[in-house]
Amino acid sequence: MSHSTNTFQKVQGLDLNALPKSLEFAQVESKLQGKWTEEKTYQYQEHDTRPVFAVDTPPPTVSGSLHVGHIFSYTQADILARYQRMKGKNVFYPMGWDDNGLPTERRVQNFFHIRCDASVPYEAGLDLPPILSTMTEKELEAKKIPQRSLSRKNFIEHCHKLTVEDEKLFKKLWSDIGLSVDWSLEYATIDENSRKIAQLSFLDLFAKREMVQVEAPTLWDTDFQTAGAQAELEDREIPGAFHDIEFQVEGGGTFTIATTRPELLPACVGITTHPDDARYKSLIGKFAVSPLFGVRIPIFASEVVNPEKGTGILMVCTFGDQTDVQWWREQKLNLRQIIGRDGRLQPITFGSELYPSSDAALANEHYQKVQGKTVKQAQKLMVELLQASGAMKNPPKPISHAVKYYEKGDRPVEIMTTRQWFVKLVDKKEKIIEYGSQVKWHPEFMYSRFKNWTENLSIDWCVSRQRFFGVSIPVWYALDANGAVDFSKPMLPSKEQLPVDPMSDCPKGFTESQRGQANGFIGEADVFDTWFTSSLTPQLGSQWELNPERHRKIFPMDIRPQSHEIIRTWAFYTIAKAMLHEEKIPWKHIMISGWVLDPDRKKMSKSKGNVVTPSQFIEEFGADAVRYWAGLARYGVDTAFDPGIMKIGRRLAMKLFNAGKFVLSNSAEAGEVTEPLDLAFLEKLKAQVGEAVKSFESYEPAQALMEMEKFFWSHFTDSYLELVKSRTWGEKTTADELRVKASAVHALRFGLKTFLKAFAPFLPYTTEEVWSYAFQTEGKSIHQCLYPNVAEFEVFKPGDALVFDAAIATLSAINQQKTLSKVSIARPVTLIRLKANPKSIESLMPALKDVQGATKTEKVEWEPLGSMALNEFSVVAIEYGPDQKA
RNA sequence: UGGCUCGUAGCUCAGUUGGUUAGAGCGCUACCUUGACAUGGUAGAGGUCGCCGGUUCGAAUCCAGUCGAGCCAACCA
Repeated sequence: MSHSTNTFQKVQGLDLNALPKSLEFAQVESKLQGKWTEEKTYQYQEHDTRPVFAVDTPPPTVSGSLHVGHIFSYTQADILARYQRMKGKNVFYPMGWDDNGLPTERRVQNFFHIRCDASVPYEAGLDLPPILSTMTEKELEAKKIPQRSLSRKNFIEHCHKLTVEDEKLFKKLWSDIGLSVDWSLEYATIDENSRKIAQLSFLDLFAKREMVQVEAPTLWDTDFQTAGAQAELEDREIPGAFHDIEFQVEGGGTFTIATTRPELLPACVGITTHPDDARYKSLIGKFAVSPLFGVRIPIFASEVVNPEKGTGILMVCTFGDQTDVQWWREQKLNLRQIIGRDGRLQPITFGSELYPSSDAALANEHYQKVQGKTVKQAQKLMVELLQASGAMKNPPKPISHAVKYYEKGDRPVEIMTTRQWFVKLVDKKEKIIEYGSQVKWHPEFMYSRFKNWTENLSIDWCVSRQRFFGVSIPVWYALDANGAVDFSKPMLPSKEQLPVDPMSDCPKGFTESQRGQANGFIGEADVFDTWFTSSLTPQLGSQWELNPERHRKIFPMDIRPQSHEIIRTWAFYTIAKAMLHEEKIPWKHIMISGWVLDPDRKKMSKSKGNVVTPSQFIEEFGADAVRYWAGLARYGVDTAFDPGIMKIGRRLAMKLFNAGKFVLSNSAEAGEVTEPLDLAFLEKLKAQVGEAVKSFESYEPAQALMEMEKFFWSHFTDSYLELVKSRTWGEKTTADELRVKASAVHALRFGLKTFLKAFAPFLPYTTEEVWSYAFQTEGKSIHQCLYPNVAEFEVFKPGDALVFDAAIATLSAINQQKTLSKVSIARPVTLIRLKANPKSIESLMPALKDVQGATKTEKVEWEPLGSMALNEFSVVAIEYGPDQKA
């Protein structure tokens, strides 16, 4: 094998004076962003035959605020994508915007101070300014200005208007932080392609009978008046109270139940107790009579009842909680739905078939007091009524209990019976878990969160939402001769028709004039849960049935990066969908990033006011420095926000820039690497490269960064660079001087190249900048080069790493002595006497001249000592030359 | 109540399958302007690895327990 060929190009025409004196991040960032866009550096090559690496990027909810957490997780994904690109993969890295859904509507409502009212007529060209530009939130509140009602169409227009603006902000941030996204693959979950694919998904699931329409008790958010899914619930610990209410027993006797929801007394449909509870055993099978309303209610036994809790006997209402639903189903109880969709108690009449009463007049009088009130108001009034009647046995006992809220909702969820579309998932929990286990989780333990959630799933996925800004459910219903709706036979569009909006498009065989008419049709007004669309992000990217060739190429995708709080939604639904549609997993790997906590280790949240906005830190430290902070965190581990780490990242970028400039400042021609120290350095570097690749391959890029940084600092800038300075710089004339100089120049440049490439996924700006000074000879961006690999080093003769270790140990010993003597490191040494193990001395010999040069040492004497540890050099005596300064 | 994660220097964190004297950076202290970098360099102080047992020649690492922090879920009458 020939090691002698010098393949290294001469650094030509490099005018150091033309290079920037210092690294101006903002300038470099904006210059390189332009360059990358112009040169399409990160473009996915549709017809390329290279292996693909597809990233299932999380489409951010654009209605949310920008915070450092975004940068953190997206940068981690970008680092991985950049590494894969540098492995020669054809990287498919799109960016989507999750712009529809409740969070957006909520934001739009506040931003413009509007609400959607389907009964309001459309006003063409309506373009409202943000309310907050003319009035503060406080003024709005004080003046009690009502929200303006907009037609559905106007409302949706305003949603689009705002999300477009929000997306610009996100796009700016993603560009600034240097995400290597292919912007030609940008999409939104509300755009035409996404609507098409979401509706395709519906048709497929419908055909497979996994998508069903059911009228059943469903989780209901009374604020936004829509159904919700189990995944969107969250527990909140709130104060409540037990109320002891006395019921009469038909045929004599009384008992007392305890409830936290006395307002549901009119909705009471049963009484239950544990079958073995001696206190109440005799009541089972009898009927109770409710106070205030005189309704006859069956008493039944249930093993589920905990005799320890409350009074051991309780009322079953439609519906207080999930257990009520269970009892209602099992016991085939009546359905007394007293809470309306708006969260207020709806009109009912006692004395009717559903609400029989022993004293209907009195019952109605009581109910009149609470009718139309909110749950909270009704509770207060009901307690007063019960106290007045004497049925309230004790004063309310305050407790603190967990209550389910719709995510970000203001009022607890209610359960009410409505007609909704569901995806059947509860019956395939096992299978979903199995599919989830086929995906490689990083870190592995995150799989247990997925498993845990799936095992506990108890309600099918309700995907219909009674909202406006979302993907339409592609269904029409026929009206009969009387104009009544027949929900049992929905009419579906064909695949070719998609996307459809059933509120404006007609089903086949009908005309628009038949909408709402007898024997005509109506369109489904509901839209999909946003997760219904975003659980298809891999298919949105691959185009699924719309582009089978691309789908084959990139599905399943390679990796899904996401954070852990949406394992139960995004990861779960995506896995379930891929399974239902194609019996496949959606991606081979899933990488879970941790959270960014505030410096006190509290979760950052808007309400706590501890949210840190990212752009200020990009400005202060530079994008590379912020990326360094994100890149240093291990996956799945929550990280306290710490600008101190960014400072260190900035330092690394600076050092890279300066060291780069220094290495390139030597315009000598590189020659064959012959010197033992140079070869030893390359040997060490080679090992380090091997480690970095290993870390990346095992999804631990933080490890790669940390070790490479350490090596760069301790083995390159602080040592190798110093050791070869005297050999490489300054006047050289003899053939031998020129030869050893050329050897070092080659090693230096090769080393620099390697470091730049190794850091490129982490510090894309700095590395590209320095790269462009000298190495862009093939017109390629550093980000299109191959990541360093061990094989590259085969052009060099094997080196002896011990030479390098001995050299830096000696360098360090002499420097230490100078520090102890409180003299300058630059102070010449006329004579030094060192003691060391003979083996160490032997290792050092080939590099002795370099060490002498770096320490300005004229003469070295040795005391070989077999008892000394290897690689330990200690100064016995030292004589300094004159202080050059003086 | 169950599941998962974490507990290492003042701070932020490494520590790979158990193996010499437990590492890095920041911060702190002292010194040095040395040919790119003072946005730098050289050194120093600082830890009984949460606690208690066990396995082992040997434990920060493995096992059982315990305390503390966090997350997820169950219960929520």
